[in-house]
Amino acid sequence: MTTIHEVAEAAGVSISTVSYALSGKRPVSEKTRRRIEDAAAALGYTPDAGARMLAGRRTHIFALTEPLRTDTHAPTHMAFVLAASMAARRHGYDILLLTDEQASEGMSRVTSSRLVDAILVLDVAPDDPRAQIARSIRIPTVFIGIPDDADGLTCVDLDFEAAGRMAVERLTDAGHAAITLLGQPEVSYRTSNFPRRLRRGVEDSAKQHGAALTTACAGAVATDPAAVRAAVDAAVERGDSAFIVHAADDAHEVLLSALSRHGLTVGSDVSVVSAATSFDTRTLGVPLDTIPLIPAQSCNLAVSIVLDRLERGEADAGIHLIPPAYHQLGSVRTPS
Amino acid sequence: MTTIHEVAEAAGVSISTVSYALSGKRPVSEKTRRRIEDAAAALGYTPDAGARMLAGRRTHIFALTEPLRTDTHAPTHMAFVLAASMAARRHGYDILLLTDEQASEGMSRVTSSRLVDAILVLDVAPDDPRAQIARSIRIPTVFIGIPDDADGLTCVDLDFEAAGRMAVERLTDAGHAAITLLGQPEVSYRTSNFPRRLRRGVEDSAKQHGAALTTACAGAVATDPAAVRAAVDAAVERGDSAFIVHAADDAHEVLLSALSRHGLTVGSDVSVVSAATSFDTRTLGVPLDTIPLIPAQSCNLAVSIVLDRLERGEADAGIHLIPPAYHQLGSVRTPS
DNA sequence: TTGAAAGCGATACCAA
DNA sequence: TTGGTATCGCTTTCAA
Repeated sequence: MTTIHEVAEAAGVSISTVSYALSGKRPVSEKTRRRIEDAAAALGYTPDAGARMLAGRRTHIFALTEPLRTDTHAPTHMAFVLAASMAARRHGYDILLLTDEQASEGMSRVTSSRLVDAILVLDVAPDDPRAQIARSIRIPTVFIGIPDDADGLTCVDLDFEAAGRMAVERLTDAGHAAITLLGQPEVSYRTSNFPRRLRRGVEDSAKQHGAALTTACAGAVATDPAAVRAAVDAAVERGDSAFIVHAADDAHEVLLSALSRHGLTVGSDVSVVSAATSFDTRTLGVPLDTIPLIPAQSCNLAVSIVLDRLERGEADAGIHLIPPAYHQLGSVRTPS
Repeated sequence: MTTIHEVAEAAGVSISTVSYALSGKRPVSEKTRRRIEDAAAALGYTPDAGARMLAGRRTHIFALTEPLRTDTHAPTHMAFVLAASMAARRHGYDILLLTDEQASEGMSRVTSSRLVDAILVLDVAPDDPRAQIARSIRIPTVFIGIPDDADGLTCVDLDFEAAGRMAVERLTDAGHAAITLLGQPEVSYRTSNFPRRLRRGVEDSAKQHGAALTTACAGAVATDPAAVRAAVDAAVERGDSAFIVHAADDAHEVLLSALSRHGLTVGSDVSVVSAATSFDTRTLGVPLDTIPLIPAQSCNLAVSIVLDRLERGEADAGIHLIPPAYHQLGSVRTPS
């Protein structure tokens, strides 16, 4: 263990100069800084985390709370964890995991023990108990997702409603008048918030554009191929010419194979838009137009809000919606 | 922020007595301990994490490294993260995440900054670069999984080879002489270690028991329904009467539907064993006999090894294999 | 059974 | 531009 004293001695300066040189919080002459940096590198100096936490005002750790419910879509969740971790590391922060029960109890614990500088909240439920805790805590807390009661909270999320509207508009603009929304498994509309927001956007826009809309779920508790096929059969029966998919990747597969079984070609006979997609639709048999859900976007924004708050004291409770983007890959055409 | 001084004052004792009373590291008279505990509770005292890290020898944090490769099976991985987190919390430890690049660089960083007391390694690859780093580090490190070169490392894992043998034995004991192993996607046999170990056990035991064995993969890079169906078709063609499945849950679904399409009933016409399964096969149409992979088992063992090392200084490099268990659910019968 | 006090290794204030 | 040093809140000897 190399300490700051050893670096100071090796560089022939005081420990305070070493601290300032390495943190950059005070101007240090070019040549002494070089000497200090060289000494630190030579000795393999890494500041002691505990000492930094105690002396400074920063622990350089963010908590990340994730309830890990059984109905959580694991791949998407993993992508968010990774994105959050990378966003944090980019600014010198580590991620402390708070899972499960600890998600709530842990938020209080890491706050009062001053273990973390801020909290990021993942996998937000409509009636999320963490909302209440966040309000009672004095360290910056950012929700990646939006609970029903977001009063006084700072939230970041894709604008799912706008994404829903955007999907409908692209389809109606192309001339489609009868659309099926192939949505999440039913349970998600109770345990999560974003599926409802997307559906609301779709419904509003369909009404506004005078399009006939039918909504169907990809299953009761998880993607159920039979449910997807049934939805497709019914849609074909009705003569719907367009689909908006807001579901896991396997639902997309099933949809595409069901359509081809009906002899329908995506991009000519029927149009398909995948909304709030967190995987690459080019891995599917047919590339689908996409309104992507980009974990890195939400996580970067969340981290930068936290840093603003931490470093510039800017308190900005409120909801930050990320405008959706549209990726055109040829799956939407004017119906013949 | 309540400090230990305030608790001491409220209880009318010195801070050292408070420290000892709460940590239990020194006997404290019953009545003073009560007074101290009451005072601490009344004031909502939580020790400062930074101060504890600096003064003590423990940070009460474990690092958990997870590369989060794109071919990682997300649900299983999530289960391991959750299990590790719970095992750690049970002993008062938090989990610090090291993802991706940081998985390697981070191991050194958190060690030299004394941020964590030990490291748990998840998602171990055959040629895992973290093996080398673990050897150069002086804090306890436990691999949950086994790299090719495990020299000098401490590893914990299900005994996949024994699981493979066990699956074969159950089937040959029931009188099956022609078995198909429906394995992981091909890529997993390169990026992971455990699929090979299971396959080896299956092959050895099949040879030993004189059973004809055919191995097939569930897809090239991920579960591919077509690949699974093709494997089933070929197996039926050959007249195989038994299947060992070591694959994701969706591969099981496809297998079952393919079998029923052939008019075969599991548990009478054909036998199926699911090996190293990390989900509940009772959620399938047909409950399958299972040799379960239980994340909590591996993680609890890993944590207890770490604690032994930390608290009793017991250094026990070596591989700890967890013996497999067999759950009988009626999917294996003597062929008619 | 309890207390006093010496660190732990940084940060950041006050001087020079 | 630099240095000295109080301070952070706890753990843990050493004494009593």
